Amino acid sequence: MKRETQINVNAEKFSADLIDWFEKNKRELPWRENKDPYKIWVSEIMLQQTKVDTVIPYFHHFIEKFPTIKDLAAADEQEVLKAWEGLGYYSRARNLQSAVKEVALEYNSKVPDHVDALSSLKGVGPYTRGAILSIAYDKPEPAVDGNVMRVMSRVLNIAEDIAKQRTRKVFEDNIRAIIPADNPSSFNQGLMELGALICTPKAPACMLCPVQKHCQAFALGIQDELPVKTKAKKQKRIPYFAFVGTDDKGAVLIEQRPADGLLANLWQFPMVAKQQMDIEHAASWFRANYGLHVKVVRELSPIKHVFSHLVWQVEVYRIAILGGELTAQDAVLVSIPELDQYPLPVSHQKIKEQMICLT
DNA sequence: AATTCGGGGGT
DNA sequence: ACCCCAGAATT
Repeated sequence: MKRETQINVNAEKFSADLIDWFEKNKRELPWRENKDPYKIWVSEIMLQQTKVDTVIPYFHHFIEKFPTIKDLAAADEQEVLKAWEGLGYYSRARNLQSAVKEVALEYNSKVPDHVDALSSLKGVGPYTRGAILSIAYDKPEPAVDGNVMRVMSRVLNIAEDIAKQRTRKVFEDNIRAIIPADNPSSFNQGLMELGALICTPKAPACMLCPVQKHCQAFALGIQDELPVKTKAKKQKRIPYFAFVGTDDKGAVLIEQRPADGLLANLWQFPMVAKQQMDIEHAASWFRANYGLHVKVVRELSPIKHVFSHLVWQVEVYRIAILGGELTAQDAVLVSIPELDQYPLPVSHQKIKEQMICLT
C-alpha cells in the first residue's frame, strides 16, 4: 500500500544525530556568521544551482557593495548585474533587486517572516522560502533542494524521479513529518551539508555518515541506485559571428541584449547567428543595423560556450570602424576602461580578453 | 509537465 | 562527454 509519507525512520533520533553532526562539522561560510535575513536571502539566491565555492567570493563582494536592503533597492540594475557578472542565471539578480525594492517599500525594509509574503516575492520559490523561514526565522518549514532529495531518497528509500517537478512535494511532506520544531535551521542545513560532504551523488561516504544507521538505502546496499533521475536531453548547437570593432579613437562597439530571454540586459560585442548573415555581407549588415561603415580586418580565435540547454559556437572577427554614425538604439562606443563598467556574459569576457591582449 | 534560464567543477 | 549544483519562472 502506498502512503503519502513513508516514515520508516525514527524522526527524533535521526534529527538528533543529523543536527549533532552538523553542529560539529559545519563549514564556516560567510552567510553563517549571523542571522541577518537579508544576507541569508542573498546567499540562498546565489546558491541556486551554484556551488558553495563559486558563491563565496561573489557573496563577499555583493554584501560589501550592497550591505543592506536599502542599498540594494537604491542601486542601478547595471551595477547589480555587474556584481553578478559570471555567476550565471542573471534573472536571479534582477528578480532579487525587484523583490528587495518591494520589501523596502511594502515591508519597511524587513524581510517577511511568513509564507505568503515571502512567496509573493520575485525569485523566491518553495526552496528559498523554506530556507529563509527556517534559517533566518527558526520556523519548521522544509527547504527541499537537490541535496535534500538525494539524502532523503536514500534514507527513506524513495525511488520517485527527482527530475519531476511534483516529486519535490513528496520530500516536503516527509520533511514536515520529521523536522524538529526546536532546531529547524540546523536540521535543514544539516541535510544540505550532509548532501554536499558525505551523501554525494557518486560514491557516497557511507562509512563516515552520521545517519548511516537510519538509512534504508545503506541497509539494502542500494545507495548507488538512488536517487532516481531521468536524463536531460542534449543541447542544441548554434553558430554565431561576433565582431570586435574599434573606431579611430580606439572606442569599442558593444550592444545591450534584450530585456527578456537568455542573458537578459547584459552587454556583448555585436553578434549575429550565422544562419542570418553570410560573412561576405558583414559590411552591409553593419551599415544596415548600426549605421556604421566597417571593414573586416581578420579572424580571431573562435569561442565555444556551453549553456545548460544550448551551445554557442562563435567565430570572432576583428573589424575596423571607418565612419558612419551609430544608429542602433542599444549600441554604444566605449573606451577600454569604460568597458569594465558593463556586465558581459562569460563568453564575451573571453572575447574581451582576446581584444585586450591584442591592444 | 516541459522548457528556459549560466557557468563551473568533478569524473 | 556527462553529471551535478542550497531552483524559479514561463509556456
